Order: sequence, then structure tokens, then C-alpha cells
Amino acid sequence: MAGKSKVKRRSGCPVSISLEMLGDRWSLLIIRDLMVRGYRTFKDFQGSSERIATNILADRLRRLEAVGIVSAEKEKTDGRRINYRLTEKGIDLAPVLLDLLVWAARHEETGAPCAVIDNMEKNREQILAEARRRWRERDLTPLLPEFKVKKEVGSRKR
Amino acid sequence: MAGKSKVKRRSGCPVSISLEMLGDRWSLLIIRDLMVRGYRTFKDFQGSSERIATNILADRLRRLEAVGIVSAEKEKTDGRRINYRLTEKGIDLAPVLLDLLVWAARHEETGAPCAVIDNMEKNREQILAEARRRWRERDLTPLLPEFKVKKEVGSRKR
DNA sequence: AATTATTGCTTGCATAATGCAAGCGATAAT
DNA sequence: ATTATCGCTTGCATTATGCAAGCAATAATT
Repeated sequence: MAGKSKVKRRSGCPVSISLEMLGDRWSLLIIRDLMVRGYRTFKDFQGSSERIATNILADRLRRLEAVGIVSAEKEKTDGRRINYRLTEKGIDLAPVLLDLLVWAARHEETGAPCAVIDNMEKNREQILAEARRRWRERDLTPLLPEFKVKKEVGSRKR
Repeated sequence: MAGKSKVKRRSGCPVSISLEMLGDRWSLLIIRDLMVRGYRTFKDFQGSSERIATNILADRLRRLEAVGIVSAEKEKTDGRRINYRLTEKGIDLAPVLLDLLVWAARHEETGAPCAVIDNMEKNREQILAEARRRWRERDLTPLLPEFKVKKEVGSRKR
């Protein structure tokens, strides 16, 4: 269904409207998992390293579906499974994710190697095209790995 | 101060780290106001059309300063005023904001005219360069207007 | 056919974030 | 001396988030 429900908005600014859909700590992570890691089931998301709570996950998937960023359909070969997938509106967020990734990698200590980031800035258009290709062809091979936490010198377990 | 406080992070993924700093409904709006509207004082932000509550605003300005996205300093000519400004880390978020803006304008009914968006997609690099120039030269003339809520047919006041 | 496992959630409850209105101290203008 | 402005803080109600447990539906195993 493509029914437009009139939500009350803070303003007409596109940035504000974006944030009303995506402005929380989880939505864009779910989109990242769908886009670059090939996740598609509820279980897949639970395995993500940020350990989202199941109630929040269910809520976000519902909302993202409601605003047309994610689609959900039952797998025919297994009635338990639901396949989540980005819509075109969803895959169109690729530039946002790429920019966020590059920004943090440049300004914070992340698990992303510099070489990977350099490459991303140089080949931006190519990477975006590749992400879109995978989406279109339902190619689930991950585009990026899970970035591990950067090892701190002298860090200790807890 | 550039002291790095070790925060506990959900993961090493740059996207996740970005969202720990920016993943809420207000932070990026404040950054937008600093970047494209020439806002610099607490009062300015209160005038923004999304009507942020003053306690939230104070909290966000504090946090954004803490993570090095915003700087704050007293105005010499008026001891009451504090001038907020983006740091370089802050202005580096320009691509993210631009992408979010274009994305929403393409997929939602926003107050942004199509012509403006077309222009933004075509002249992306130029617009980013202009935003950075204004930041560098402390040019406060707005880059973009406040987008009004799109007039609905048959809408009524309340 | 009966039992066990897996998937995709929901529910209950504690804690934290947000939103709203009022107020307040410091500085500046009158 | 009085009033206004700025940048907040405080108190309180509402909403969102986080955690653990549990549950219905389907599938796999015995």
C-alpha cells in the first residue's frame, strides 16, 4: 500500500522531515544492515554487533515499512521467515550512509581502516552504483564487513 | 580542549559511531541552522520553525560542543551573548545534510521547490564548496531559506 | 504423530529521554 | 534605579528505550 497518511510535521524543511523518519539511534543502522551486509531476516538483525533489543527492532521495522523505506514479505519456502528488503526509497539513502561513514572515519577512532575510507572518497560514485546494483539484483554478498571495535592500547576486558 | 573521553561504544562501525553523536531528532537540525541559516545564538535557535524546547536545545549544544562539532564563545561586545559556531568537524557534515535534504525532497512532500533540488543534485560540489567558504569566512548570509510547510489543498488553520 | 527447535515477534516493567511551562541570574539598555 | 534581554535551569508529565522473559506459528526431527 502506498497510502499517504498525513503526519503532523514540525516544518516543511526536508532535513527535518528526514529526521522525523530517521532521527534515532537505530533506524539508519537497520538500513545499513540491509544495504551493505545482506541482512534480510529478524534473526539477522539480532546478530548485528550493536545488539538491538527485539522490541525496538520490531518497532523500527514496522515504522520503516510504514514510511516506505523497507518492504516485508513472507518467504514462500519457510512460513516462519519474513524477508525484509529496502525499497527504492530505501536504497536512495545510500549517499547519506556513505557520507556518515566517511565523516566518522575521518573524525573519530573507528574500526574502519584508512585505506578503505580513502577508497570510498575517491570512488564514491562507483561504490554507490555497486550498492544499487546489488540491491537491484538481490545480490546479498556483503559490501562491507562488520567493523570491529578499534583495539585500545591498555584496554581491558570487563 | 581536545581531550578525548573514552565513551563506551556499541561497535566500531563508523555509521554507528556517527549515530551515537547525531542520532536524535534535533542535533542535525541545529547543525543545519548553523550551516545554512547563519544562526549563532541561543535565541536564534529558539526562533527556528521546529520550535525546540530550551532545555533540549541547551543539552544538544552542550553535547555537540563536547564531541567537537560546535564551538562556543562569549561575545566580547555583549557579555550575555554566546556565539555558537561549527568546528571544521561540524562543517564536514555538509555532505550528509545535503544528501538528507535531497533524499527527502525527492521522496516526500516537502517545502522545497523541485527546481532548488534539481540544482542541488547537479551542482553538489559547488554548493558544498560554497557552504565551506561561508563557514571559513564567517559569512552569515543564509544559504537556504526556511522551507515553509507545503500548502495542502483544503487544509485548514487550527 | 508427537516432540523439539526456530522464527518473529509481544508483554511487563524499570530507566532514560523528551516536551512544556515557569522561573532565574547575569548582563545590558533605558 | 528600573526594565528588558539572553542563556539558560528546574520541576513535572509524558513518551521512548532497554532488558528479560515468554509465546504463537511454523518447521524439523524422532
